[in-house]
Amino acid sequence: MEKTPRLQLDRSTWIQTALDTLADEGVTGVRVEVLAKRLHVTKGSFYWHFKDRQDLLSGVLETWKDGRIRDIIKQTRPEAGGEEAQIFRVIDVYSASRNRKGILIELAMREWARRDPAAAAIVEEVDAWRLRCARELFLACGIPMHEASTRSMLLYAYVFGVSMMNCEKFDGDIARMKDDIRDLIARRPPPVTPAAS
Amino acid sequence: MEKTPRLQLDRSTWIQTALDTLADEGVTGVRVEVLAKRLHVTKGSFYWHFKDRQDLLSGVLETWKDGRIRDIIKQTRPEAGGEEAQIFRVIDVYSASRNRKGILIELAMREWARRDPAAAAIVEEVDAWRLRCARELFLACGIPMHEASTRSMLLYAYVFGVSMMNCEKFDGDIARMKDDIRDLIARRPPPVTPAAS
DNA sequence: CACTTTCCGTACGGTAGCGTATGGACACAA
DNA sequence: TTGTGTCCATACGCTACCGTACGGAAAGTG
Repeated sequence: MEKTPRLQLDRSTWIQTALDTLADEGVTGVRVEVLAKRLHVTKGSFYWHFKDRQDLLSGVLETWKDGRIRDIIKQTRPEAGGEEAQIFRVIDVYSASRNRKGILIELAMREWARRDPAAAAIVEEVDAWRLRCARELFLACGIPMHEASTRSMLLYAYVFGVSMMNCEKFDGDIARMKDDIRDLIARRPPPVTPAAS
Repeated sequence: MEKTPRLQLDRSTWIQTALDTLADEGVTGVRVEVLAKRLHVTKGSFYWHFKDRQDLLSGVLETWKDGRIRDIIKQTRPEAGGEEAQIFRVIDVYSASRNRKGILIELAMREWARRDPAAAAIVEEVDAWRLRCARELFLACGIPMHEASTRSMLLYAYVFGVSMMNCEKFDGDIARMKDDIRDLIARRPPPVTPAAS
């Protein structure tokens, strides 16, 4: 568990440990003395680097926000012709097998946001970025504006929703179902959808 | 807040209060002394009706499970010709405006399930019922088996996912987008999607 | 009227967590 | 050597919980 018998701690180390704990236990599990034990130090260290617990939590929010926005921008950076593959990748990033910890943090953030306005504002901001960036991809695929918005929302609602279901234990070929859903969300409808609404 | 200056409490009253608190605060907020204060009694009452906190939580799980299974069965009871309307209704049950508390409990249950195997088992069971019942509706609409399974999963993943996003503050006509998504999930595809994968 | 059962209040010990106060170790500078 | 600043340990008071022990009121029962 202990990564390095570090001799000096800084804010970012505490914040990273807080994020790990957040994934496992939720916000209410992010306790000063618990993190201290995890880092093999005492509270004395914590209250040197942070004013109080809220100060840490604010840092966690900012760190998470910056990382997520950077990620979505990178993932949706224009790559002529590769838009559909990029959409697939955006979906894939939220597959439990690929990014378990990221998903757990995501869910914990939203649980947090339900009870804390500051967290809610951060999550909203991240969601807005993601929806905009995903919409750009759909637009680049030639999908009209309104449908691009709709598909972006369906995309994120789906990936968040499926991360809350223990699908792996249901009957049926889950993998194939997920592939079908992915295609349904990401692919241009083969028949038509002409210009008129 | 106090509904009735009740003179006698029973298990179901405690469980109901626990569910209310669960919606607002999550599992970790379901505390014996907090519920007691909410019911204007002391812990003495609680420990008369329940062995310990875990006993209450087990009761909450069972109560929730029974209610959800009864609901989904009622909502999907065969009504010849009304299948599509029933699917719409299943989606509508999870619209935040109609059933805010139910959604909050749903999210809290899944947060709980992530950290407690007993809760996870209950949620899985409820999900399995819902997926089966929804699939029956799709089948009754004439949709083939595999696609019916896929759409059921997309349906629930979507409603759970969208309940985690504060959509109301994004740009665009959210109501119309939701209607479009609903139609995309629930309606028989007008063209076909005939081509092999 | 006694006697019992049901239901709840009170009081207690124990743990976990927050935030503060204070001192000590260590590096570095003058 | 003697400060001076950085980073952490220790010890403390405080609150919120859990679960237990026990006592007491109120209602039913004979």
